[in-house]
Amino acid sequence: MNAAGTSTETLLARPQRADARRNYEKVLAAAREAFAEGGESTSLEEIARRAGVGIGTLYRHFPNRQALLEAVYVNEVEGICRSAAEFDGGDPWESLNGWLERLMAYIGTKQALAAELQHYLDKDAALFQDCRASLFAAGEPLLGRAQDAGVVRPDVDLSEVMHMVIGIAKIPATDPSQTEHILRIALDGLRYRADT
Amino acid sequence: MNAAGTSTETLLARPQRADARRNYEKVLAAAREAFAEGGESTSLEEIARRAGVGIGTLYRHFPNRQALLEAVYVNEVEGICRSAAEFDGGDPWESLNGWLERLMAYIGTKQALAAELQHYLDKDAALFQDCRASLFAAGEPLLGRAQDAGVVRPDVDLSEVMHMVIGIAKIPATDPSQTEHILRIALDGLRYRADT
DNA sequence: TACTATACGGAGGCACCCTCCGTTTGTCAA
DNA sequence: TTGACAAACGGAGGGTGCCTCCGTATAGTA
Repeated sequence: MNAAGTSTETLLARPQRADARRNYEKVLAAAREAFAEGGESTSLEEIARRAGVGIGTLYRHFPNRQALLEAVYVNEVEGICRSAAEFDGGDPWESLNGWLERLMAYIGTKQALAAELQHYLDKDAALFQDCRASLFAAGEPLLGRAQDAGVVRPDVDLSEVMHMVIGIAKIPATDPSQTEHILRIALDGLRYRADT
Repeated sequence: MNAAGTSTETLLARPQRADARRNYEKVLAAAREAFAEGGESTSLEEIARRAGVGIGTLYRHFPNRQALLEAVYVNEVEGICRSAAEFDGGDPWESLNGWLERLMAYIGTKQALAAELQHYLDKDAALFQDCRASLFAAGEPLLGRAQDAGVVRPDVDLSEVMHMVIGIAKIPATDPSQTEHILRIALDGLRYRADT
């Protein structure tokens, strides 16, 4: 997540003292684990308990629930960005499609991550900017290549594409194959067509 | 919305005594007003206060927050269904498009309504079934006509189309014109195309 | 009017978010 | 190694919100 030049370390500046740094990591790990298992609604008290720290300690490191969620999901976003590299060769349409499908599958089960991402795309806090920059650095080449090849309509930008995909990913999935079908339909709308 | 499992009339049956019926309406009106003004997060205590009833009274009529939200939004859904009638003539593609655009504009500012709708589309509680049936009765002719005319791909159903549109409507709108552009792209994916 | 089923209302239980502040501990200079 | 202190800890408790319980009030009826 260092597309903007400033390192993540600066933005997330760790606490100084050794025990503080240790506790920071423990809380983050417990949160990641708890959100994965029990859903994003796990209480902060529960997370503090899992981490073996007091609730006060949790709150010194993460001033509120939102901050903790964001810290957890910065990693996830990094994963999404990295996965773009796997699609940098081959057919432009298939590459873009592949990444977006991966993106959706990745998000699918994590409603909270999806909600965060939607905010990243517009909000302007420093951490958001950084995530946004990374996502764009990852996705823009794929989209640009597809547009240059003339297989994707030229009047869309990555922000729109990602909003669309994330919006679909957030559909409460009773049947994952249906959600995937909806994505295919929407992505079909991206294709360049000479007529009309 | 209990599992008593009887008819819809029973489920929507108003309280018997005059004061009860009066209070039911007062709470519903206060809730509608409060959700419209202050966002869907208004507390139930606040709504009871506005309605001039005790919190206990509110809870007898609406067993939980969700039930109150749903009761408020049944009206809104009816409005959406009615608007389908305006599009029953003319070009099939434009008709479907028009209704879906109307649907999205209608939902746009009401995130809570959108969330409810997404559930209506799948859940199977009696009231949901009812809303779902109304929405389908309204939208299915429009979609069917467009498919029969060969302008919409035959492998989509109304459930998918509505999930897609609502998913896009839920995108946090920093710029409404962008959201509308995204909708146009996605709807473009619905068009029938002979090639590939 | 008197009686009863129905409905009212708000105190209070519970869970959660977050703050405050007395206590503990890592760090570093002497 | 030790002493001093800034830094960090931790949990009691304040505030709020959802919802329940039950004593009180009242509409409807004979």
